[in-house]
Amino acid sequence: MSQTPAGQNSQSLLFLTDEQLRQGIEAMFFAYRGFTADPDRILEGLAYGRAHHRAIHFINRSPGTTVNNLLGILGVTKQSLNRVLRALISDGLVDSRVGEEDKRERNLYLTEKGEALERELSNAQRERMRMAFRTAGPEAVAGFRQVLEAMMDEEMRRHYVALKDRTA
Amino acid sequence: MSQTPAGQNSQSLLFLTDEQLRQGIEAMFFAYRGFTADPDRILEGLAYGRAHHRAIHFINRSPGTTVNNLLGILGVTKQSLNRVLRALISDGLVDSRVGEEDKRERNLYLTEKGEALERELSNAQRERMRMAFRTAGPEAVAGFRQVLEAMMDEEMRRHYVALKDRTA
DNA sequence: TTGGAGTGTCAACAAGGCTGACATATCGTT
DNA sequence: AACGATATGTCAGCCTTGTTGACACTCCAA
Repeated sequence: MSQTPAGQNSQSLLFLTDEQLRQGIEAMFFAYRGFTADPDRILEGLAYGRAHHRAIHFINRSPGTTVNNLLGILGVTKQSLNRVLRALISDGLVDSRVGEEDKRERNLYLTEKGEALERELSNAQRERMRMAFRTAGPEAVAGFRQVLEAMMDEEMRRHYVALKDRTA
Repeated sequence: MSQTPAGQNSQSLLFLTDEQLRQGIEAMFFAYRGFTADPDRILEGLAYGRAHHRAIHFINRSPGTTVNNLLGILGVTKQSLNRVLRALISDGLVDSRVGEEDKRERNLYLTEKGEALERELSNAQRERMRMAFRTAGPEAVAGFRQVLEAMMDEEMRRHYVALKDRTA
């Protein structure tokens, strides 16, 4: 039922066969492991994990962001995020300031110490991405991004585009 | 230090700027969420999780594979995998047969029931992949795969290529 | 026959998701 | 001024899935 039917368009649709799709699925699985491997290595030893990395990344990306915004981006519960933020704040990596306009909100910033860890993590992760991009070349990179963007849930795509456009 | 230096080649290397790399990192993060969303929805309710899905996927992909081979592909400890396999075997989704040549090994197969769940899961995941591929087009798909393959760790790339070539 | 490989299993633990419940402060509207 | 909604924090408890360490069993090969 999901095999590409033979017919006049089959030639141009060969990239949509089940086998091609399965290879895409496996590529995502194996590549994601590489994607997280370097930061994971840095974080083991420290008392932090992937969840802390994600929080640090997006706070760095949007300094002053609120807890609620971060919840939307990360797609976890506030209890889960709070556990991570509590550790980062008490360890002096993140600064939480009462909002100026709306005092219910907390604006989150990386401290210098937080920025140092962020740089260490993102340097490692960027290095792998740079190698992959360089190996594959600019046209492949454009395709890579198009496919990934099309794979996102609508809400995630909104977050992605919003972050992208801020610095475009 | 990791900014692309200005110079004669800067034009052709613009896709390697830190900003481009960061967008690639965020694309991977957001897209992976979409990638796993549909199977996760199916699995919640059942007593299974992503770990079970991965085991089912690769057993289906390589019927008769051994536990050790699966460990290499999945990159987890045997205790972790064993917990998953035990559940799948006792629920009648996976059949574990003593190896013919080497009786220490166990050859793993999906039962009909296991194949039914595999189809349900992979249909959902393929559907998203198909939409993404169709939206982005064949050239983008080629680039997508090139970048992902370049992003893998060497050992993962070996597994990926081995699976790919079996059906090429 | 002995060492090592492949496998299964027990116990204990940790990270990081989740739900539910409740407290506090603040904002906005009536 | 009062009240409901919003933003956040926190406690308690649960689940999945990863980890280590230890031990037993089977079997292959030297």
